[in-house]
Amino acid sequence: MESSTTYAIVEALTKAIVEHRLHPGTKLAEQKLADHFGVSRTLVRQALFQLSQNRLIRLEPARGAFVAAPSVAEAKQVFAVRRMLEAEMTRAFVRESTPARIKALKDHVAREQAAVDRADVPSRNELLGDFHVRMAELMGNTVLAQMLGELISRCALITLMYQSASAAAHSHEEHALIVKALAARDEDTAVKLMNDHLLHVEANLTFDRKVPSNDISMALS
Amino acid sequence: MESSTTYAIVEALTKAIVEHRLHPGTKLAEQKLADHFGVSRTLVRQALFQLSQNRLIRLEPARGAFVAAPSVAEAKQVFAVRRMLEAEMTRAFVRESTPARIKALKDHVAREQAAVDRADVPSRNELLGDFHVRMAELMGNTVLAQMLGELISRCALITLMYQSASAAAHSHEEHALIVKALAARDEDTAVKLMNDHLLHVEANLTFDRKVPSNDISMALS
DNA sequence: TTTACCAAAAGTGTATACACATTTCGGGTT
DNA sequence: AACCCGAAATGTGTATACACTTTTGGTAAA
Repeated sequence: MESSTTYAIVEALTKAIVEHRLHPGTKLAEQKLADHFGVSRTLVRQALFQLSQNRLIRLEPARGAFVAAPSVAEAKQVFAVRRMLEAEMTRAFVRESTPARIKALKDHVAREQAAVDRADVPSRNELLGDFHVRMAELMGNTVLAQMLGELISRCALITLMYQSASAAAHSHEEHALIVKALAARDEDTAVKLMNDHLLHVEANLTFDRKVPSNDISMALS
Repeated sequence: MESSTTYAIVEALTKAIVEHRLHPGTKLAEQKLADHFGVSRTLVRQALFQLSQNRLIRLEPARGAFVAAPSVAEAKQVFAVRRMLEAEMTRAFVRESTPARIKALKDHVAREQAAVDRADVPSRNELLGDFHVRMAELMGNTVLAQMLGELISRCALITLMYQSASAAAHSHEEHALIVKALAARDEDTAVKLMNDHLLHVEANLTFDRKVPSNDISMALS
């Protein structure tokens, strides 16, 4: 079974949603997507089902698929779970820390810096999210990495909806501080910094909605 | 979109797998499942896709679906994530503890006791897993509850594969102790007990494989 | 002008059809 | 008897068909 075709569609749509090219509430009509990807509705439907499991889209019976618009309550829950997971992940990271892992994180933060320097917003956002997944991957825990990946995708949507003007501006600096604590094997500081970091990101969200609207073929092009 | 039909199939198969009526490695042929549920392959395929995302089944290209057989490495990763998540969940539970929540957990443990007393193994196993999900639900965090639910389903599979003879015998007693610490609002003890509990469950697994084999219509009946 | 309503259009939900890959099994060879 | 090969059977992967629901758009009544 399986079809890498379906997977490709899931990836393309996920990317479009996470990169904010598809806005919350946008309708995802099956036939239009099928035409766009050059496949039948069958495969598009399978992809939409998967995306609905990741909570990136919402399926309404007989009405179709829409890009999800996470509620404030859901946003807070997602952040709460992230704090739980990532606090302990950070602790474990320190305990199983190796020079190679530290270096990998430092390299990542350097790439963030580069994206910030050249004001490359899309790259910067992607790298800022990937930092957390990267930690999980470095620990060799695929299960963790995948769960975190999904949570962070959802956060991208949430960020889009509730991000205030200059929010997440110093996420990069906080990452750098976290890595510094990790390198020093300072467990408590690292955990605290990570926790604070996530609280900052959450605190920077302004919990009153914005408007959606969009054209899908434009966004996917 | 959506179809509660597909959902029903997912639930039925999940239940069968978690309750150990379908063994790891068992082939899940689409047409047979379709006949069993009285629907077309279309809906069965959608269900199988969902299950593969939960890692309860494995999809092999052009070969079909099989009940998953988690590797030792995967099992350890799942437990590692559970410890991360549940340690912090326990901490949060104490901090946001209310009499109603404590009572709900006490009631749950009482039901476990009842199942243990009457030697009702299937009920006991279900209740032992639900204890952890129940905690998440009581905290009102749906996101957490759902992630934990998935992790625990995977654990049911793992348990089936690697459970040693009388393992998980005192899970119930450990639950009781955890609740006691929660009721006393003793954060550190509760967290430690939860962590130890999960370590015990994991330690009781004997990491050398057993054999699969099964007939699907028998298990679903 | 607004509202109510109905027919046409568009879209979803499920089943079926068909191409292609894999497995099964029997016959022939060594 | 064991092994290899090929045809039939079985099963998956994708597309299409069709019933039914929702949405749209326009006409008539208030």
